[in-house]
Amino acid sequence: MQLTPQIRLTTQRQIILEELEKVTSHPTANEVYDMVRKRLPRIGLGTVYRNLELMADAGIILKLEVGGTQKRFDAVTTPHYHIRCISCGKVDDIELPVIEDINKTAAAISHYQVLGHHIEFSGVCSSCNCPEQNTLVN
Amino acid sequence: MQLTPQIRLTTQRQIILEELEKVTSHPTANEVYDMVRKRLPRIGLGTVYRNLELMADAGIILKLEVGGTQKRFDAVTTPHYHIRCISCGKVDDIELPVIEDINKTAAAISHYQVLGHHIEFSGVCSSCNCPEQNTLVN
DNA sequence: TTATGTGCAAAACATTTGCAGGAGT
DNA sequence: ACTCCTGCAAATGTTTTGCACATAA
Repeated sequence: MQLTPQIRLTTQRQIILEELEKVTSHPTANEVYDMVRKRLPRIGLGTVYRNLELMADAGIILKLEVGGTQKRFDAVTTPHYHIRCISCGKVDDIELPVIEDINKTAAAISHYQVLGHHIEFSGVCSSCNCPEQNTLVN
Repeated sequence: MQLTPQIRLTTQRQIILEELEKVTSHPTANEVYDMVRKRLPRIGLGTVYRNLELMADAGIILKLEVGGTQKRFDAVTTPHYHIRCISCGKVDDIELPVIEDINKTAAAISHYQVLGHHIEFSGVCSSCNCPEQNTLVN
């Protein structure tokens, strides 16, 4: 018989979470790695991936499966929507009220047990839009 | 001086599009490759990727940046939303009317030039939900 | 003390790309 | 003919994993 595994509070986990809480930029795993490495130079990228995954599973943080090639992470777990810049790839929160009843509507018309939804807007951010500095980022 | 490059109608392109139009399952590039290979055994995976990308850029097909590790493709280009099974990864269309004015609302409250939006529901599909066959797929 | 976690490096995937030969127009 | 396109294979980028050592509880 198997007991529930313990989840230990390690330095690495504390610092990963602290660094993620410092920013609102929805960093990729690699960006979190860079941030954390300034405080823990010997941390491995694998550890960062493992712990971001672990915290996302535990509901402490959010794993964002937005467009683009990399997953992004968010320390804010209250439901909210996102907007992504198709030019530079930046992801921002968008302060649109969450549509409460849409999950029920979806459940009624589909054969799924509906668990949630996410809205991702796409557009061009103000930096990329700016005619002056525009040598077209990315 | 550079002329507009021509886009040629090749056998590969025709068959990729035909195969994609045959299904409603939003296949990944690799799944399209498998489908196409039955008719064109010597086609390369790179060709499939290149042409799916090309057709998506041209607006002939849709590239879906949904959750999961792979991009998916859809021959239906009229706006519609999707639902993804968190157990088996399947992606289905969901027949929810498209919210027309939400882009304007988003533009009003953000600093982005808003170009579009997509809603992705997540849930458990009827196959994965079925108590009988459930040895937990994936 | 011992199960869990880490660093490191290799492996596993998904996707892109360089290039020489092939094919559409 | 002259581009553009393809197949192939190698390269790239992201994420996962195996393993010996380290460490929290």
